[in-house]
Amino acid sequence: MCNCLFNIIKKMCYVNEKGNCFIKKELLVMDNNHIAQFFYKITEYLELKGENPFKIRAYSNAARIIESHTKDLSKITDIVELRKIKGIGESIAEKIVEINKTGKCSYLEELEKEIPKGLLDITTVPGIGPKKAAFLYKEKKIKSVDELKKYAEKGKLHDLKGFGEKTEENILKGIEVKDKFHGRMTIGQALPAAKEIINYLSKKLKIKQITEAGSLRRRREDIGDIDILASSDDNMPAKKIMDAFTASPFVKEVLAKGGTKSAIISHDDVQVDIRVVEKESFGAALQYFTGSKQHNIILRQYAEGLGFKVNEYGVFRLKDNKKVAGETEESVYKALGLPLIPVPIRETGEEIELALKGKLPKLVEKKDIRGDLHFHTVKSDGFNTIEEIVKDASAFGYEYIALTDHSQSLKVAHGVTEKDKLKQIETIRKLNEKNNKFKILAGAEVDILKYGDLDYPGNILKKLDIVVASVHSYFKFTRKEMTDRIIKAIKNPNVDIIAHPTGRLFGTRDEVEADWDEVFKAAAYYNTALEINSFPNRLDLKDIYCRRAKEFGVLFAISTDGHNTNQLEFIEYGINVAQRGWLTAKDIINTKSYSDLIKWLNRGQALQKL
DNA sequence: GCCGTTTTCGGCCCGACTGTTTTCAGTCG
Repeated sequence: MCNCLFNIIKKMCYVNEKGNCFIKKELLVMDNNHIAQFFYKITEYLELKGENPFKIRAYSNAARIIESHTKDLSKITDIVELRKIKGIGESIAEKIVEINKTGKCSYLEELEKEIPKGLLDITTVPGIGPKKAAFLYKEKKIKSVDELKKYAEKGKLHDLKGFGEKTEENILKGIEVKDKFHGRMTIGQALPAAKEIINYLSKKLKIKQITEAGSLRRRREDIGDIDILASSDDNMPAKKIMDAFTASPFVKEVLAKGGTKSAIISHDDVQVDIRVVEKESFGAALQYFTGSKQHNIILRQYAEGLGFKVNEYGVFRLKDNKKVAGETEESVYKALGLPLIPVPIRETGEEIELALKGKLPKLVEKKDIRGDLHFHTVKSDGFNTIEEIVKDASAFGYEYIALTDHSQSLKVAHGVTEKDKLKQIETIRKLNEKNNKFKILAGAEVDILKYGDLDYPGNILKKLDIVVASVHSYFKFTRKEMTDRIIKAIKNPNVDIIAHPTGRLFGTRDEVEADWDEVFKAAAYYNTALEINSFPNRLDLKDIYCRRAKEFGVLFAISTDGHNTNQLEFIEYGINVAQRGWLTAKDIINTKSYSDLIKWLNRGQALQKL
């Protein structure tokens, strides 16, 4: 090891009296997501061990609960406090505390010693679950996907009990599929792909009810596979839909084809599942296949307490098995005394408890949004002129738009010089004088420089109607440096919105390291809004952060960061993020009328920000 | 492992499809 690296490690670690090396506590960067990963891993190992399924479920529930919890659990070291969270008991609370204090989980480490890591990879091969993986290890000592492939290729598996030639063939096919999948898709890829298939089937067969389901319908930011649900009736039997689907032009390979359920791999190497139910059950099936899994488990448990059974065919009274609901999703919830729970927040099950108390928020909707507050013109790296943007944004139903070209330092995006910025402001003022119906806000997306200063001087910033500030450089700053840098911009009295606050890009760049609770606290205190960037590869802030930031009292702007007017419609993705973050119209500044928005933008002087 | 109007033990959501076996276990959602 070179001296340089050795010195870095030495600075990061300390060695205890037993000679064990630990990362210094101040360097432990833990958040809910990191903690949840420990429990997801434990879940996988317990499955391989063939542990009690309910114990496994307890761990996977805990992982999901931790991941989506609105408080930062990494700062809690009190077991009693952690145990107040439903689903977290004595044992898991102890493990969270251990993780928070040491960055390690000894239980997981024991499991890692006991079970070869490669078995986890084997379970990612479609068709191979924990049981088969453990069996293969026991019988043939297979502990990696490569070894599994070699055995299957040589035909050395079909003599095993429960394994036939077909299984062997499917293993090889599964490995091939797995190699082609590069993780999950963004919602921006999955949704248009799903709509294309749905349109094709509904036009070809004139199916009355066909829609996306699963995490896609819940509008999660990333999607594993596409789920589609359709209804059948006397004129449109399920078989006809199965035949049309598996013979459609999208199909590269048929994975499974049954009477009511089929799965294919598309030419884009995406798995698409379809399920057909009779129209009398469509609502129940839609509820069921939309999930989440946890939402359904809680709903079914609750239903049982009321004397009902819920499945994909309907709600049934336990005493006489009489069906009491199922044709619409609303009827399913209504039969259980619940309002129709908004799709995007069906996640952990807490939404069911709150619905029972009548405490669900009225989520922001598309119709609430009155304008886009982050848009680029040809002046920097956009595609359209101001006139084109005004025309298209107006036709889109907006009352206003903020034109926020990049500032001068961002050369790659043709950042606008101070001189040109002043000219652009003048142009916008003149256009506004001529148009009373639609208003343009003169703005800029201003770079937050290395130490938190802005890329335009105060005299320019003061002339602008709206200032959107964002980080485009020095992404690798330490947590402390980045937190200070963003908060300095938040404090700047000229700044109205922090754009794409975490800077992540799906598949390209992780979010920057920062103490987000501190950032949210500052944004709330200094009344600076945080952006929900609707660009499908950003979706930044993400849903969980939105919900946490709201608890601090932060306001948000849902914007597209559009560079072309056909990207105005990306706003839907941002709205979905806001909905999944439990935000209402009141939390969003661009639901305000133009005059109210101007009042809000002028709040700085009244507040005398520090 | 978690939970409790059935509280310290006993139960924990539900069904389709596949491949194998011949009544079912494993996988998946």
